[in-house]
Amino acid sequence: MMQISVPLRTPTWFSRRRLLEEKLSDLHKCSNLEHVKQIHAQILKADLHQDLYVAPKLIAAFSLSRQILSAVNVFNQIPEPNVHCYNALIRAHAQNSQPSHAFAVFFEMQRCEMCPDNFTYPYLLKACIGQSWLPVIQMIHSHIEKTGLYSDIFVPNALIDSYSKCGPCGLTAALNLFTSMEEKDIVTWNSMIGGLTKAGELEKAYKLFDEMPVRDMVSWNTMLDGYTKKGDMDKAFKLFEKMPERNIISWSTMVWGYCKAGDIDMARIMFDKSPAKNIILWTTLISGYAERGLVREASTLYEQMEETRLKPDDATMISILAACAESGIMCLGEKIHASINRSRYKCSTKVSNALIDMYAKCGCLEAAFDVFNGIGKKDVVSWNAMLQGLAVHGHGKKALELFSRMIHEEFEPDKFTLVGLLCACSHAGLVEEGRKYFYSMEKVYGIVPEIEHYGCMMDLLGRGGHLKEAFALLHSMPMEPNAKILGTLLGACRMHNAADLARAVSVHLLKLEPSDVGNYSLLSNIYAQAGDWTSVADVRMQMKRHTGGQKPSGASSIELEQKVYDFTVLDRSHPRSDDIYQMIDRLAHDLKLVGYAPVVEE
DNA sequence: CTAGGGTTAG
Repeated sequence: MMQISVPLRTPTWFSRRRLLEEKLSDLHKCSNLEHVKQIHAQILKADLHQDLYVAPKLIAAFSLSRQILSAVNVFNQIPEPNVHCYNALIRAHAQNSQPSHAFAVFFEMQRCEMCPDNFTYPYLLKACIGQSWLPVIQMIHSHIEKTGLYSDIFVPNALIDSYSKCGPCGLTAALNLFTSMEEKDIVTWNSMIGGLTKAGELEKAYKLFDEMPVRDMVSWNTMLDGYTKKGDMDKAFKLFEKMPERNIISWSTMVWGYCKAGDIDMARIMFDKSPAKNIILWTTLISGYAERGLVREASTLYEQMEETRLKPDDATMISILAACAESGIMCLGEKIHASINRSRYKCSTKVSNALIDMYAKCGCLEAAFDVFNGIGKKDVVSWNAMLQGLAVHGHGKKALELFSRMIHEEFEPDKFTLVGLLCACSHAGLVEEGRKYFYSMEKVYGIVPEIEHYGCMMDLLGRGGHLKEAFALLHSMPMEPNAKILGTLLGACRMHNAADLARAVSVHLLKLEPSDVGNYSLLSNIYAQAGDWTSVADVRMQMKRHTGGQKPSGASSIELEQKVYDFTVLDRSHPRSDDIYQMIDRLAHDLKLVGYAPVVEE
């Protein structure tokens, strides 16, 4: 007789399990950590943690409540995990944005000759999303073709989803697969439309949307999101009006779209009209107000949100803090910091990082440092945010010290670290150090210089007056220079009165960024300094032609009595604009009297 | 399969 080894299932085992049955049925959907911990304790007591029905659910529950280590622990204690256990762990890593761990589990599975099923591949594909791992997706695709798991529509649908979010080549592959599929369900259509809208292919997306046999909420919301992400709020609104029904996602999408399009009043109307409000909807509008520097509105709304029973999560804090950092409204940032401290939940590293960035961008480096020093578990972003904060405020030496500390504490620098470091050198005039870091970064830290690093070098060399070297570097770059690089160089030309070099740069720059007022203004100042008034007049004309009606870019702002005031080049929109310019002229006059020589007179 | 999310050079 053949010997089969199965776990001993005695009557006691069944009764123990039945006792927990009810609690176990939805365990894998539970994200409440306290609840999960409680059930975990009961499972341990009943000695069911190695059971092949219970363990995968437990892994899923730990993953949902963001306890990935506990999930891994559960898995490691299973003597002979089956495919469900492996799938649960792969899914857990995918959900916790650890794609490489997900694949490590998959390879372990192959090593044990465990056969993947129609759940394994979709979970793996999920892990690929956002990673630009086209070859990996192709590898999975060929695995699937070999195993014949195509028949389950779940599998090709997952392929379409991950392919279509993986660049132009991926999108083509997704479209090919989509066309070749004989049977499609609504998820197939929705995934394809989602991929097209994410790639900005709105016309193609709408064509499919129009063709599809049945549409559900997801189809409508996907199209809506596509238009709002493109900034086409007219089309979005028309679609929104045509929707047979709307849910909270539809309303949030509209609020977000109007916020980004700068139509904060419409955003507010949508918010007020939305029949239900969740934390995402609140977060979106508060961030929208904060981004535009509307301190009072943002603060009031934040207080109102605190009065609801809705619990702000990490995304809420991060989103609003980032908006505060962008517009420089520290008072709201501080308010959020205070309510984080008041709540008994400990601040996650991501939120702390957002706090550091907010304080640093608002110019309060002490507060940024306090948060930085108080973080329990720093990550590379914490260091980068602090480093960048020190760098942009001219504390070059302190930034370099912080970098040494970072290396000493065995953190691995990434490309952002190097940007911060080079930026620190440039702002502190440490040309030699900057050169050293730039030319050794690949060898020492394994980071290949990208366009941002070249940008830092343009600034470093340009400021230091090494214009020739900067131009040589520009021509030796392995990538096409962008507007930011050329703008940096133009700024350096201005600093060192290099009108001829400026002329050469501007040809390309004005082609890349024809509607940016700052570039024209910079260029006209350079020509004015050189006394080339013909060129000045020419630049002015070009500017009028290309920027008419466009919003000027680049602004500074100050916060005064709950309102943020923006200052932009050549802006005359303020009602007391004449007074303001008169005051500037008077200040310039007074400065000249005490010996300050402005670079440019007009 | 659909909504908010931390660090990037002028």
